[in-house]
Amino acid sequence: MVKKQHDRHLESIGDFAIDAFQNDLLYWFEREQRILPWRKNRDAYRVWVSEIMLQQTRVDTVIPYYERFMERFPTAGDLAEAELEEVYKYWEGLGYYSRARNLHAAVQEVQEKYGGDVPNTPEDVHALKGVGPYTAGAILSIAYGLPEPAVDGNVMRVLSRILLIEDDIAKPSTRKLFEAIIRVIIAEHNPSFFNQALMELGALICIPRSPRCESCPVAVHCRARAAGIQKELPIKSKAKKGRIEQRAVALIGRPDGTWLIHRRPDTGLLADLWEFPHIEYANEVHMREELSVYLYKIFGIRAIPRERVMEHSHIFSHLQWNMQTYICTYEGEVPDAGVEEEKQRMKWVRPEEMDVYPFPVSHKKIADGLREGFQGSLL
DNA sequence: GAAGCGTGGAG
DNA sequence: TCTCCAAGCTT
Repeated sequence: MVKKQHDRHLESIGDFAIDAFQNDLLYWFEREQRILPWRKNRDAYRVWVSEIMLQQTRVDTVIPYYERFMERFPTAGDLAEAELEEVYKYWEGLGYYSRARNLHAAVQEVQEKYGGDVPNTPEDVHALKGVGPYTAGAILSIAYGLPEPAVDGNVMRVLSRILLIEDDIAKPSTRKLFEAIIRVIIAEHNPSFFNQALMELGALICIPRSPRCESCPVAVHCRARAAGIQKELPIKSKAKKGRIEQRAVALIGRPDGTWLIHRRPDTGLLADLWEFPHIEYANEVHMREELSVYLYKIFGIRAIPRERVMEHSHIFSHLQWNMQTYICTYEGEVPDAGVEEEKQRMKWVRPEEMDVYPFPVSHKKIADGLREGFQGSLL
């Protein structure tokens, strides 16, 4: 059934001027492409790193991260030899941290299995951790010049308009339709520029709201433009709203000036990153008591939340944390109790030494507050 | 197929 | 303030 729908679209390409479209698009890209750090050369490792960083992340955000990352890890070998902890540190603030873990593991696989050379077949590239259909196509086309589709959000938006396709681009199956289309219309003599040009067009001209059709090099080929419905495309169903959690954060300081931080589990949200101990609570009335119980059960520390020093909220893509941060006091020595596995994940650190540990943004702000004594803070 | 997974910018 | 999002992948 899906195959049938794909065929319907592919037939409608019949009267599409593929050659002229390719020429207009490539000519524009050659003139107008932005100068970006990952376009200095076609080194497959450099392309790879850029594509991972650019997943769901804006170009302007990525640039400084990419520069720092490539300076520290210039080759796949350099990255493979590094500690994961340091890789996370270079990823700090960029989000989707599993990208860093997967990239690190995948580079090590490239070292062992391919002698340090990024593989150049669809099967081998796609098999690398963190490399999905889009990234595989991007590496193969941009680094190796192979005619593979690299369908991202830009490409789906641009093609939805140019070919007037009304399939829901939020559905996974729709990406496959666009891959099939790309295989038909891709410029075989320059797949690298063709794929990049479609994305560049989506980023600069064929933008989500108010597309700049006056400046579009392929407006003459655009069916949505001809029908006057370019602003209605692409069709994209809405994501459901995320939940809100109330969270209480504990700052526990020892007389030697160190504070307790805790490493998150190695799966799930913010995996492997460091943070201050915190809990989700349901009732404000029992919040401090619940935090105390948690601190004793997990870390074996009899601590009591005293002064609230910070209140802030953090919004994830699918979740929101409303956070209240408390300075805690505790009785006597830190006892040798608590959960053994968790104790391996705790550390006592001075505020000025915390920047060696990768923190998520929400807790980085608390660490900053600690360093500055919460002066002029958010309370 | 749907849900989980971050963050900062733009309109 | 709020919604949508930006060169997606994994489970």
